[in-house]
Amino acid sequence: MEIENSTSASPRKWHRRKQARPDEISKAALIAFAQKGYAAATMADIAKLAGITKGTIYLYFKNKEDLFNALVREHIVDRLAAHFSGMENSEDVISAINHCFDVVSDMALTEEVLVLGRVITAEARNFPAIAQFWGAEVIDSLLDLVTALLRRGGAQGTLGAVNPEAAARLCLALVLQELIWHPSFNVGDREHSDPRSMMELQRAIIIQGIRAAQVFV
Amino acid sequence: MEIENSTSASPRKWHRRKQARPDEISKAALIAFAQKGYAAATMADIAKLAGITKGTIYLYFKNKEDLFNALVREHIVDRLAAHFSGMENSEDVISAINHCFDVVSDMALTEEVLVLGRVITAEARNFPAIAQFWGAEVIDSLLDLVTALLRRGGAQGTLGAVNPEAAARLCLALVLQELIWHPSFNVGDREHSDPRSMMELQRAIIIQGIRAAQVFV
Amino acid sequence: MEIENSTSASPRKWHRRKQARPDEISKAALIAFAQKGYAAATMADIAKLAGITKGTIYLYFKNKEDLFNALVREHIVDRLAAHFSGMENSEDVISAINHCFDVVSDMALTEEVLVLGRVITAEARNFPAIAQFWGAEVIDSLLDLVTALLRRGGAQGTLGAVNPEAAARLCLALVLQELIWHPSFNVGDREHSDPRSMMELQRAIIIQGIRAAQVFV
Amino acid sequence: MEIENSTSASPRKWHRRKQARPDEISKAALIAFAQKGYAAATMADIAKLAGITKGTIYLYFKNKEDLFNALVREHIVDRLAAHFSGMENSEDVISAINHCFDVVSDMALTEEVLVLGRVITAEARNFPAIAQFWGAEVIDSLLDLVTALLRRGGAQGTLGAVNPEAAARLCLALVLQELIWHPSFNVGDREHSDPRSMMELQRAIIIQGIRAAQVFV
DNA sequence: TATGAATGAGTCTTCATTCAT
DNA sequence: AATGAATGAAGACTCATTCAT
Repeated sequence: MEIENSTSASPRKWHRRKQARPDEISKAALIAFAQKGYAAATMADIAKLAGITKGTIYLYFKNKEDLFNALVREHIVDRLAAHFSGMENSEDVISAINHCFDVVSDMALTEEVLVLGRVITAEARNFPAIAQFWGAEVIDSLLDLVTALLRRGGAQGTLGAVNPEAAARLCLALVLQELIWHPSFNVGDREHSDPRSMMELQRAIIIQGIRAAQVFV
Repeated sequence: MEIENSTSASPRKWHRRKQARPDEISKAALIAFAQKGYAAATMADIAKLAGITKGTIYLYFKNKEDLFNALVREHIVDRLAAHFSGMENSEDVISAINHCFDVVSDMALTEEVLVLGRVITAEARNFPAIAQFWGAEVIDSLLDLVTALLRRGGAQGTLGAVNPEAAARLCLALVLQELIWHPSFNVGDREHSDPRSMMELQRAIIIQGIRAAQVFV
Repeated sequence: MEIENSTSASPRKWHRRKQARPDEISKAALIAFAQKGYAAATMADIAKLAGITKGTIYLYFKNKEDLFNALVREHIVDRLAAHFSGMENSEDVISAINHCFDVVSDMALTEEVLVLGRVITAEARNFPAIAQFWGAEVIDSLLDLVTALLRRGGAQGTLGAVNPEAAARLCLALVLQELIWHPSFNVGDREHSDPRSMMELQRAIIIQGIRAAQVFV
Repeated sequence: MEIENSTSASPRKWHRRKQARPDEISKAALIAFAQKGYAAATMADIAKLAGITKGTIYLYFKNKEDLFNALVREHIVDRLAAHFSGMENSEDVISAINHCFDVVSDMALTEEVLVLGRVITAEARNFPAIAQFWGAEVIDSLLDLVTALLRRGGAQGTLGAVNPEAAARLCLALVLQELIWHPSFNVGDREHSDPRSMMELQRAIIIQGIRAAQVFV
């Protein structure tokens, strides 16, 4: 979380490392976007953080947007895809939902996802392609998955008769708050003791609420 | 310089302008920030929306940041202060919490608050003063209020023994999702039927969950 | 022909002159393009020559290409359009052609036309829109006009039976040489005594040649 | 580093490379300059066309300008020198002039010369040395040659009494149009049927005109 | 009070050139 | 001899801000 300027002791003007560069750059970009947002982070900021010059970035990424997209793909799309497969057919609804929570909160508590989510949330309107992708691939697919599970649970009688869509979005909201609260506004003394355990407490409340629900669709 | 408004004969009607001008500007600014975010919205955009020229904005606001600050003050700070007073001492915890929800969701479903919240969330780091304010005055004060209520409810036995902080944050999360989801990502068929009724469904789940809670601090 | 830097004694940071600016800028642009060509002339060059800053140019012209197009329109298209009207129907072919020569050589000996022609000739490939415009509006329309006259002259027997297209292009070539030779390469002692009288001598040769022609279509 | 060419068994065949490399590069450069002009053609373009990397170019040419100079030297300077020798003393003026036309139009219709001529014409000001050379060695020497021939023809009575300089430049203009018109602006239906035959038609007109000339110096 | 012409620092991006390997 | 990663100095264009009017 500390910005580590890797130029510090560069003995040579440059150093051959085709392999490492793109990673260094995307790491730097993530930090820069986290600190300033997409629009306000400059290529110069990113380069400085990566310990290189602006021009070098363009050897590996077509432009700023491409660099941002690469981050989204690397940290979100690919990871999400890896985790969810065939889960919506699971019969044990409660444990499937719990698994869902586990996976998503593992991801959402990742610094990378938090940062990207925050940036996208705020600046998506300026980058329709990214917004579209995030909306469809991330939000909708999660929502669909959880909604399907809740509906099945309701049908089975395992869960109360909640409106599945409302409940699904409540689950996601639980994750999203992290995105908003995580490291931005703990300027005062409020510092969330432990995000993970807090999430678990909240999850319990929701599951409890769903189980006991008298709320009809 | 203005041709007199033909609807009425009130003499020197345009003196009203002096007061109206800053309001027109901040209305325009809100729209511009909503459409493009803070960084991407230009003073020219704002001026155009307000039907004036760039220079005029600087007669009423020191600079872009000042203009944004004014919006935050007008739409969030002042309104919040008006609504919550002496509420944390209320004895009827459940209805106090419900009132809380009502007030906050009234606010959060306001276009103005949504916009500002979103922008702050994303670009707060570029405006430490605003971030500080938003964190302390908005987030923390709400959190403190709800936490206090929940704690009293737990002590009274009116509510289950939830961790009051976790539950409080869950309540806020419910509101925050609105901020994030409102009009950005409805790309697919997901289009929140009715934000307010959805919120009520969710609120019911949470209250249910809290009531039934066996989750100990 | 001397580059006159109009900033010399600017007593104020800037000066209101909406009317004069665009002209000053296009004058400066013409000089810059003449000195360096389209690609190599920078907006900073142009601004400096105009005694203003880069940003100001963009108040009057959308971008570099727009600025160049404006020059072409102003100095070539509009002028050409003004001169030729109904000429291709003239019965006195010889004098029509002579008039043609007069008009075109008046224009072609203008510093502005020479510069623009030269730049377009060389860099048109990189700016297809400009090339298209110049090709169709300037070259083709002249060629068509002269060809028509020559054809009629041949039919009348007033002129020899030359291939009208070849001859038309020869006439234009006469003009084009000016474009290439005018002030670029007189680095040595060759300095065309007087372009206009030289052109007249050449025109006489061509007309002579056409009159006496045995060359059949 | 090269896999041996399978067509022959000649040992160490690639030693040929040492000589071939610069030629490959200049061929590539010519294509690149032809397509984009001097300024817009990049070293990367050239390298790609040559099938090598940018760095390699600098083993053979000091820089971009040097590479361009080499092209001019190779295609224009050397060839010109080879063709014209002792011709200005020829007694049969008409056929000498015709020979002149042949040689020059052979050269001018060469893709290489067209390209270089066009580039020089446009961007000469950025390369004073080249402009100087082109002006003195190419233009002036041709002009001098033709002028001398025409003057002698006039003195002999073989040709009419034209102004020899004007006529000489008219001859060159005929060639120059090719340089300008060749592949840039054939936008409409104008597409020079056959440049060579067109040139011959035009040449006939000029010679006709010179022969019949009553135009006195 | 309002204008709008002008500024100039700053942004993304390109590209000739260098140089360790 | 050849590579190709890296540089850094531009270049076109934008925009918050100023200020004479």
